[in-house]
Amino acid sequence: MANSGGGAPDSRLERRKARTRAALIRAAQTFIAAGKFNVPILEITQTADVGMGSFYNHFDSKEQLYQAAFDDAIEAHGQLLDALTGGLEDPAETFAQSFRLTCRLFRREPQLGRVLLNNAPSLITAPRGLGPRVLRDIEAATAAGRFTVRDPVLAQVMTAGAFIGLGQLLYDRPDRNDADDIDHVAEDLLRTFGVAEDQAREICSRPLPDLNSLHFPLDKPAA
Amino acid sequence: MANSGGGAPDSRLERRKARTRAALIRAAQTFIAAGKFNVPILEITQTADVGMGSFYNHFDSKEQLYQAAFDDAIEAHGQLLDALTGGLEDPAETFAQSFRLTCRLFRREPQLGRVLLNNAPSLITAPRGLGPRVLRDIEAATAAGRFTVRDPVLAQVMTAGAFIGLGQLLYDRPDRNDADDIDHVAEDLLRTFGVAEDQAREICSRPLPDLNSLHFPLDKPAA
DNA sequence: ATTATCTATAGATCTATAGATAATGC
DNA sequence: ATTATCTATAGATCTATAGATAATGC
Repeated sequence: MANSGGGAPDSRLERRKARTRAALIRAAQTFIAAGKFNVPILEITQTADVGMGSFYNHFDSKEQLYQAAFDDAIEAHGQLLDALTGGLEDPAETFAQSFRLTCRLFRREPQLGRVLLNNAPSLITAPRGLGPRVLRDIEAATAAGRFTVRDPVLAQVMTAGAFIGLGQLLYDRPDRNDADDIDHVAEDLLRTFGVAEDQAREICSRPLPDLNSLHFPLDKPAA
Repeated sequence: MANSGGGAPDSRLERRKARTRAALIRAAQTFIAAGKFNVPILEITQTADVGMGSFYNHFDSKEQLYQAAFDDAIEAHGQLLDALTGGLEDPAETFAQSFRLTCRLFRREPQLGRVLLNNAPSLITAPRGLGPRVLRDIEAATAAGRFTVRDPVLAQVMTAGAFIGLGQLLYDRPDRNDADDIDHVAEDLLRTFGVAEDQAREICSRPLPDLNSLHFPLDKPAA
């Protein structure tokens, strides 16, 4: 029962096992991102470069693997958000910053973005990932008097919806300037939540931290 | 080559054929709504109460049937919108009315709503259905000076996102009051698009036409 | 010695069609 | 006579496992 927590695997055997599992999840995410939901298990294991039988060492069914792959994507997304929302003082800016940075992932990490989009419904009300953090930020901004929203849950749902709509738009229209679109929508959201127009514009034109310094779990695994 | 248009079938034979096709599409929509995408064809035909072989008289593959089922849902939705946006003078009200009525479909026509949600990504930028109509309304309201939006496409995407987010919320939390939530979000959208706060509130509290008088193609087929 | 992986395959499941039956048209 | 549907099934495909092999631990 060694290493039951979430820490780094402690033995070489466990690291090997974790690598196989990660390869399967990564392969599944490739298919989810491509919208392929009923790929034969054999094809998945071949994509993962793993023997057919290994699949059943880790998952009981394809559905279980797909669920794990989605959870992993959500978790990666959550880690991204955590890395982003650093020591900002104004909760309105925290909200805007998170949104602006998160949406930039559609073009920078297309696979992760597509996995999220292809599970759009569960993304909105899932108890993990995007939703709870957004809600927390909105409530903090409301408590601080920066936002005036009637119902934080509705604000959260509008934010998630804007995220999904924007992601879809950026994939369908590669010609669009993602930074411009994202910052405009972020500004609209701030205004909707009660921030004055000029302030909203200023907040959403502030420089963002360098995205290259971030570690994206999905597309850049430990070498 | 009789009856190649979209009109009513002219012979009894064609009506029978159309009925079989409709039964298959309806069955497929039931499964899509339930999130079941890899159901055996046999199970679909059994649900449709139709012989296995009949399937291939109408569709070459399950994917083709599912696509047709989604197109049908989108078309039903479009007809609904057309029936709703009658002779309103203020384009801002047309927009609000369409949104408020359309969102009410999540609780009134759950199956149709879920089919749309389970195809959320393609719903946003699809060249048919929700998107183009919303865009048209937004552009009309902008031209009339009722809306002041920088980019109608972004406004359309935010509207679609709000629609999807709201739908998901209403399904996940049956305890929420759908009318209140919908009207609040509609009001927020109007404000976002440049309508004054008090006016937005007034527009979104106006009475709506009776939904019972509408014909919903999906759930109430010709008896 | 133990644990995970791999290869190969039996058995289950699904697809697509052939041939028979029923409904409609003339 | 024609057209659509139905029943039954051959052949293809997929799943899940058994048994063999390779890697790690001690």
